[in-house]
Amino acid sequence: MTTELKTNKNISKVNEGRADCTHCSTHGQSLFAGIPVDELDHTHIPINSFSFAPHTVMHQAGEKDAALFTIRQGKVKLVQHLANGTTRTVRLLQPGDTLGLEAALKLPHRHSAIAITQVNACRVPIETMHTLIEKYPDLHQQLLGRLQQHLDAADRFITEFSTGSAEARVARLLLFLDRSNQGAYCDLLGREEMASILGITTETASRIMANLKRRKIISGIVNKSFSCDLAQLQLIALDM
Amino acid sequence: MTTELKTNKNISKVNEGRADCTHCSTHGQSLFAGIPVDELDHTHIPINSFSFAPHTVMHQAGEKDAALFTIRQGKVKLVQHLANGTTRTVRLLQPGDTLGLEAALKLPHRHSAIAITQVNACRVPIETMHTLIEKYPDLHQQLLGRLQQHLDAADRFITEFSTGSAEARVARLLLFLDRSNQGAYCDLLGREEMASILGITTETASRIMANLKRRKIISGIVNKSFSCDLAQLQLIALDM
DNA sequence: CGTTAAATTGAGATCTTTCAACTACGGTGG
DNA sequence: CCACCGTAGTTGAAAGATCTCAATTTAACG
Repeated sequence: MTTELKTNKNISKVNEGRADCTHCSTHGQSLFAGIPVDELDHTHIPINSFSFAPHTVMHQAGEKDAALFTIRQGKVKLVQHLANGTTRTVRLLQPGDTLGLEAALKLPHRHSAIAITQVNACRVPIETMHTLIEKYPDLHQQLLGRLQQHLDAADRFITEFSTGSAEARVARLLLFLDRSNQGAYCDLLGREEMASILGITTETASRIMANLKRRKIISGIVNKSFSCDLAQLQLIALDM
Repeated sequence: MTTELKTNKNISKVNEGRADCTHCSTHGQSLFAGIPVDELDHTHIPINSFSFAPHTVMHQAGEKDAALFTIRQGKVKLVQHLANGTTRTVRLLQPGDTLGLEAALKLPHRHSAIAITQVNACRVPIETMHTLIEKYPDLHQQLLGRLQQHLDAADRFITEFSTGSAEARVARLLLFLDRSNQGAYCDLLGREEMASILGITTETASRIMANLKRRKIISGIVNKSFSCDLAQLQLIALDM
């Protein structure tokens, strides 16, 4: 368990051992932003770093876990399964986001978490959380904040990604992705991913993307990353 | 402030004075379920009961409040305003639900809250919350639970009310309402409300409802309440 | 009983899906 | 190094769903 193959690319989930909070680039925006790093680096606090290959299932809906994750790198989607077998993406998590907060409530996972890209994440056992909360009561507020952050994200999925014409939804998603990785900005999302987020078919997603390219609203497609005409996108995003 | 006209029906918001937690029917499922009622009935804890007329705005998006509400009676919708002026309902709150949790995080309201029906709710100042939390630390867990409850509701809006054909969405909404007021079950929701929840137009909502009635899947429409063929609805809810 | 808001309905325009075919790309193995 | 293969993306055409706009009916209420 502690020792897994660390460099084998065929292994979808790899325990990379003790996390190095001191040098973590996302610490400032992490769940533990308010806690001194040397506290976190105490060896008795077992926060391990994990790596997940693309498409890996990080946890299944219905399961319980005794830990939550802080995403350090990569994109994760939370999907929910409908009664009829289809699935819908309900959240898109990025570096700094927290995954599996249900654990803090001792509840089973509401959704399946799937790594979209290569993902690096820190595993935080809930016992560790509780220990830290006793020492730093503000953490409780942090937890509430994280939950609220998920709530805001969910609301965005309703109002921006599930409302209006397919084109408007695509535009809003692109704007959202752009705001996340500002400046040089990645496509990353396959048409199928986009479709699952926006509640449309992959064909429609493809058609709209192709059309945006033709209209030069999206350009410079190189190696999955590209730039876009923000003003135009914002205009399209207003359509209903 | 303390004394407003108590019986004037033209007043949309009425302070009914000190809440009577001891005899409250929804106490068992309220935010304070874990707290002895005599504690709540201490006169120094200012929990007041309010009454809101239908269509009253209980709070506006963007505003801050120093209190949250527990709904005792009636239905409340949370709506979000899109950039283009349209609005979308993102939550439907019922007796037992908590309203305005953002206050506990000192954040402005994410949505506007609007009473759909006549609403009775208890106003809980956050200072009161904090006082109680010190005495009953479990309340913190309750708060997290309430937030999670909202999250579950939001996810339902995404997967059930924003996915699939309009007919399937209507069916799922009816099933949801039925589960809430089990047995004798109310329509309550106008076509416009339904449309705003489901991301469709009022005309489509109307057409589908009319069709369901014609097919006898909904029947016995008397005074806004009616019964429905659950099995049939469940079947329709599976459509994509 | 008149007035007003809500619900219903029709018909055509528009959008999205469906299904099927085709293309581009990346990796594999010969 | 190139042919082959599988996946993901693209495209077309027709069917189906939803929206729009406008007219009509119904219900609610003073």
